[in-house]
Amino acid sequence: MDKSFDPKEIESKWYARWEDAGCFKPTGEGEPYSILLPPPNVTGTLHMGHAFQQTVMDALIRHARMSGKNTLWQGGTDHAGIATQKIVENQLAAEGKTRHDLGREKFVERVWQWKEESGNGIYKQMRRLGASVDWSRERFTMDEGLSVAVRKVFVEWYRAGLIYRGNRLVNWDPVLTTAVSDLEVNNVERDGHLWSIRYDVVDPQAGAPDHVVIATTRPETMLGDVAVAVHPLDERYASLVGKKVTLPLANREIPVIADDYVEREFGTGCVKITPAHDFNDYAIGQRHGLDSVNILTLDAKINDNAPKQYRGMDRYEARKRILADLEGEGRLVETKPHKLQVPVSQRSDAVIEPMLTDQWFVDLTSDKGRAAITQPALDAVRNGDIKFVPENWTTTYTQWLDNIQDWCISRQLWWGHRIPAWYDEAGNIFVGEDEADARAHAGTQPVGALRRDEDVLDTWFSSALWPFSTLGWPSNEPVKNERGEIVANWQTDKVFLPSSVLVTGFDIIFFWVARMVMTTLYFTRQVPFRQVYINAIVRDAEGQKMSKSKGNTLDPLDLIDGITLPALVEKSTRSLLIPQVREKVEKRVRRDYPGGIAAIGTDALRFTFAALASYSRTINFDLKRAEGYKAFCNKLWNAARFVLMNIEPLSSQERGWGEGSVSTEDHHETEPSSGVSRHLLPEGEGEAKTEAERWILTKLHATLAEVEQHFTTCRFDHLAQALYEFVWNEYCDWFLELSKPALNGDDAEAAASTRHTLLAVLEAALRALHPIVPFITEEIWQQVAPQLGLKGSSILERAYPRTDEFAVDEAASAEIEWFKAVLTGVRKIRSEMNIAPGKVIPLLLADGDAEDCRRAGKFSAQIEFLARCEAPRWLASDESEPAAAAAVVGSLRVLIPLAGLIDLDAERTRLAKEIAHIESEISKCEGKLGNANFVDHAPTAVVEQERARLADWSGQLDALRMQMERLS
RNA sequence: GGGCGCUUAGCUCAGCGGUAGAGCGUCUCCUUUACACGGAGAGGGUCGUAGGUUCGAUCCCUACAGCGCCCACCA
Repeated sequence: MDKSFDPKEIESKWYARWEDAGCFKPTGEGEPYSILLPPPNVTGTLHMGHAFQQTVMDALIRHARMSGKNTLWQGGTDHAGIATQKIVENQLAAEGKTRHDLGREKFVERVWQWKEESGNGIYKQMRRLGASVDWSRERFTMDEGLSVAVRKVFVEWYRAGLIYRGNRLVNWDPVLTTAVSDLEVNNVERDGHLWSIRYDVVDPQAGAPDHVVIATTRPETMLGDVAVAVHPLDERYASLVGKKVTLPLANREIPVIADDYVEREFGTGCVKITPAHDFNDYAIGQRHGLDSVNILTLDAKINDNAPKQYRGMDRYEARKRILADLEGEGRLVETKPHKLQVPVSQRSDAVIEPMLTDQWFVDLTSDKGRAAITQPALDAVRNGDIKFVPENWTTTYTQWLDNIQDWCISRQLWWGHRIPAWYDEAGNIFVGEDEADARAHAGTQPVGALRRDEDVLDTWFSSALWPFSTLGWPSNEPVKNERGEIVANWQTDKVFLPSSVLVTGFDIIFFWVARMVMTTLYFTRQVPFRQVYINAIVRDAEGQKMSKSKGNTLDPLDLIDGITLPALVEKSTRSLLIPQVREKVEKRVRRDYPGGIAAIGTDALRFTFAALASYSRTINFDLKRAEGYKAFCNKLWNAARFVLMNIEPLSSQERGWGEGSVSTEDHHETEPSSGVSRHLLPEGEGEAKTEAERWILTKLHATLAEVEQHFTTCRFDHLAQALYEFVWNEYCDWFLELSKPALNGDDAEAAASTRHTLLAVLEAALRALHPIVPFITEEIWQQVAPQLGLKGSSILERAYPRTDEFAVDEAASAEIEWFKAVLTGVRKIRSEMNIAPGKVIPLLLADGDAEDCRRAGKFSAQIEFLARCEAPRWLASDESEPAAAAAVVGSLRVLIPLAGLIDLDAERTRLAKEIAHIESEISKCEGKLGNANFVDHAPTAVVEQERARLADWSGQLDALRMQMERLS
């Protein structure tokens, strides 16, 4: 093995071997365990959020797989309607064309072509991450099988009366010229104005007002006004209700109505009502039986319902003109600045225009829709069939469903699942899986020819079916891909429903999670998943959201492979068009990464994600931290190197992949002592184990218990930390060091036993770590396994380590803890007294009890080796004690004679400090124990513990004081 | 307006009714034969503020302050 580990070299070889050997496919045996990959957009590239999320999923999947479960990680991509269509439209724009120049069929063809060429780039990146997806079952939300599922769901819901078509006010994106759902609209606060406009009353009566002043932030919509509303109890305007006012500019007469939606205190208490262009006004219009006057075209220009002079003008241009005209007529009473919420399309950044259009909806709000779809989705979470982790997301989910609106599922796009509906010439609707089916199920004969609906479905409609459509539903036959390979078979694959855990971001709880629950419950009567783990959002080291325009994004692959500063600068600024932004970003990149980014490798990146994955809502990705975990990988590597260096090479070992047949001999067996060959050891070696071996096995047992727990609660931070501490602070810091005297000592049996334990514990640690750091563990395992006589060809075939493989020995642990205390005491003195680490010092033992005596004898060689001292010697009873520095362990004093080594004053100061510390601890203890309330009320165990502590401290204090006296 | 988080060591974060922890950074010593991507040690916190519950509060409760996110129809 090389002196330090090189991620690049080891990562390049393993993934393809695992994949080629079919390691990621379900075994068909054991309890099913499955995870759905949230299908990335075909347009997507891997970002830090993906990398984090996929690390979590891969860790869970690998753990389940090694635990003997029948494991499926279902992968695939989403057609991402708008996003993908836009990319291809942009390409066309570069050629000076629009999609209309091509026509629908040619355009869609071109999108498919683009999808084929660049669609699966993210898969390559996922492979670099080590994501063990079963690629042979890869699906696409628009592949043939999934299209069948989409049509079936649409048709069934339509026939059940749960999907309807209606002319409704919807959120309209005038740039993309399509409807979008509520969720695809962001409300952004912007500076605007509140304009007050005077409307004159028709035939005013004496003593009553002759005009009203309305306030608006959107004066251009007044051309579509159909009423003015006041509050029913507003005395100022009571006499006007039922009268008419003249709508300026349009010169239409419109009524004054009363509606308690109006806030009397806001503005003048008069509101213009424009049902065709405002959601509230639409509702008022419905209540009062008002007509709607639509004054906008689909690309947000003034239409022919408006006075001539405004027709064809863009909405903002019209606003200016209207304000000017009002001003000219003296009707603009006031203009004042006003902050308002502007609805903005997530996809195009265009300001959304409420627009009256014909659209398709899923009924989620009528009694029927609630009962059939919404309520079951709520109940599944409320009754615990689906659990959110962390739990508090439950509230978010249920509150949204409690206030849900019908889901607008039609989009005026070309790329997507075309709605399976047809119209005859009389406008009758025919819905079916195809035209024939639609006709067959219709109650009436179509009038004239049928014409298919032009619209496509919301992209989330097909992803809502992901949990079961990917498994082959609704076909009873195996589903094949275009190469004729079977990708799913509902009859056999339904065991993977419900999936075990869904790992996803909170931002798509509504878009995706809730809708999967709805569809899956409705069509399969099962929940789609048992658990929803909401992963944190990845931010930069300072907690800032990562964004290209800030220049603080990180490409996971750049962390893995490293990147030079010039390349990073070029990459970060490539897509930025505004010079000022470019400059700012470049500056930042140069500041944050003056030397570029050093390669840390996939394993270190994954370990970092795991270590950061607490239940916190955001995680701040700090490169420094990742470098720390790279060091951990190197530590592990070198520990393995040490172990292998100390094993005598074995003859005729089968090594590596491909040399032997794949053996499953050791796969998931439950035999004790890790199924490890004992050919290195004599029979009955169990009794021959040294104290240190029994101690490290006890530690391993405890660590594995903890790890298992953290897997079930998704606490990857704790999991990573437990393993980190075990490997570094227990195995490397102590066990390897303790093993050195044993390996080099005279006791051949102890040496052999130690070698075996070094290997066995390392091998188990590799297995335990593998779900998080798959590459390095496989690489090392390949070298370690043969030494243990293990036959499998990959660590993937080994069972995840279980606690019961490793015996607990509390007595041995106590022995080693004693040893560690002695050693730590000596080291502390050495360090604080500035005794050169290499200097061999004499060591005397004094006082202590029989246990100390026994232990000192037993650990003599280890103490000598690790403390770099002469063989420890007990102070004879008649021997006069030399002036010495002392470490106190219980009642034992470990003495380092001063002669030539230690400054007497310094030692006194050191002792005084320790004494002061212990005295303060003692006074705390005494304070508690002297408090009758504490002794009476606190649990006995707590009181006892406090007493024990007091005794312990007191003993040490005595020893320290005695030592102090001797030095005086 | 409703909801949900967060506030602990210089930084990033765990923790949790009963001795305040980690990583990184800082300081000291050390190229000791697995590892300087290392070893040995040190320093550093009245756990946002104010009350309350309790024998005991960083942890539970209540208010307050600051920060953040998500939903929502005040023109």
